[in-house]
Amino acid sequence: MAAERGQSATAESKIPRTDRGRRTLQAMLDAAATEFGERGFHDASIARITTRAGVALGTFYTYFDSKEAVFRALVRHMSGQVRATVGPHILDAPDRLTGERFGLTAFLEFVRQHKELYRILDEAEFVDPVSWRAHYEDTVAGYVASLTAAARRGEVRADVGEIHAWAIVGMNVFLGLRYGVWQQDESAAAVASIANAFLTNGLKR
Amino acid sequence: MAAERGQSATAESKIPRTDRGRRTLQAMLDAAATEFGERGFHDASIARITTRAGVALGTFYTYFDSKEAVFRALVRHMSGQVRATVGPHILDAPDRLTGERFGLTAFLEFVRQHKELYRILDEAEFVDPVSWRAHYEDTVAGYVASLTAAARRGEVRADVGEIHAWAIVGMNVFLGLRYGVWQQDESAAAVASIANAFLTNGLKR
DNA sequence: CTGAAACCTGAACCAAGATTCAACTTGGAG
DNA sequence: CTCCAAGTTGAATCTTGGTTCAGGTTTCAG
Repeated sequence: MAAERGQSATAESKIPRTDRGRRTLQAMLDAAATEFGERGFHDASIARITTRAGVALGTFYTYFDSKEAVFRALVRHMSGQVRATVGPHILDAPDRLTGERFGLTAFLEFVRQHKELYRILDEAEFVDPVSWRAHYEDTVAGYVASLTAAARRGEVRADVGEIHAWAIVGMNVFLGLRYGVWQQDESAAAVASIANAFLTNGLKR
Repeated sequence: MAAERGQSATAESKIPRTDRGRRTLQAMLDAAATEFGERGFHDASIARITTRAGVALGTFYTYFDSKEAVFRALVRHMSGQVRATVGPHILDAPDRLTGERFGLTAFLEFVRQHKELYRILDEAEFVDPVSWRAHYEDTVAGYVASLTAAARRGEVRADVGEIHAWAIVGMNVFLGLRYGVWQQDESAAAVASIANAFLTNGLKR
C-alpha cells in the first residue's frame, strides 16, 4: 500500500511529540473507551470524552480526525489486546485442548476486567465494519492454524477445519458475554472446565 | 404489566382499522427491515423508509411513535420468526442430536433468506437492549429445556446445563454469520453435518 | 348516499452535537 | 534565556434528519 507521509498506515491518531502530548492522548483514549463502553458510539459525545479526560473540547481534534477515528483506534487496539492476552495462555499448556481451557479462562477474566470490550467490538459491526470483520477472521485464522497443528500431533480429530474454528470462537464469545459481561455467578475456571469437557467429548453420553 | 388502554402491551405500532391501513403498515415494516438491514439504525432515515414504502413522510407517524419504535417492532418480530422457523425442525427428528442438525440447517437457510436478520438483531444491543438480551436468554432457555429432556431420555450426556446451551447457541450464531451471511461457499446441510459431528463427539480424536 | 373516522401529505420546525478556528499557553532545544 | 513548535481553549458554526401539524383525501358503516 502507499506509504502515508512518514507514518504507519494504521496510525489513527496524530502522534504527539512531547510528554504532555502523550499524556493527553492516553487520557483521551482511556476516556473514550469508558465513554463508548458506557453509552455506545452514537450516544457518546466528544464533549463528554474531553471532559472525562480533563481537557477542552477542541483538544480532541489535535489527536483525532473524527469521532469515527477514535473509535477505530480503540477497536484495533482492543482486538490486538485480546489476542495478545489470551494467546500466550493457549501456548503455555502441554496440549491444545488444555491450552483451550487456559485460554478460555484467561479470556473470561480479561472480559470481566474490561467490560467495555463487548460494547465496543460489537458496535464496530456498524461503525468500523472492516476492522470488525478482520477481528473475527484473524481470530479464526489463528484457530485454524493451531488446531491443524494439534491435529498433526494427534491431539485432536484429524478433520478439524474452518467450520470447527468458527464454532469454537462463537462458543467462546457467547460464554464471555454470559459469564464475563452479564453475570459472574460462576468462576472463570469453572466455566472453562465445563466448556472444555464439552468441547473435548461432545454432547453424546 | 398494567394493561394499556385496550391493546396488547407488546403492540409497537398503532393498529390500522382499514384494509388500506393494514397494507400500508405492512409495506412500511418491510421497507424498514430492508432499510435497517442495508444501512443500520443510525444511517437509516425515516424519509427513505417511507419512500421505499411508497408513502409520504408524515404517514410514518400514523403507525409508529418514533424511529426506535419501528426498530423494536422489527426486533421482536424477527426474534419470534427465527424461533418459529427453526423450532419445528428441531422437534421433527428422531432424537435431539439429529434435531440439532436439522435445526442448524434450517437456521442457515433462514439466514441466507433474510440477510437483514444479523444487522438488526446485532444492532438491537444498542437500540433495544432489553429485547436483545431477552432474545438470547429465551433462546438459551429453550435449549436448556430441550437438552435436559434429551438427557433424561439418555440421548446426550447427563450433565448438560446452561453452559452447554450458551456454547451451542454461540456456535450456531457464528456459523450463521460466516456461512449464512458472509459467504455461502458450503451448502447449509454440509456445514450442519460437520458441525453436528463435532457437537456430538467433540474435538478429541 | 353521506358524514365522520381513518389515512395521507410534505413543508417547516428544532434540537443536538460534531467540527472549525483564531487566539492563547506551555515546553524544551539551542 | 529566547523563541517557535506543540499543545490547548471554548465559543460559534453547520449540518442532518427526526418530529410536528394543519390541511386534504379515502374508506365504509349506517
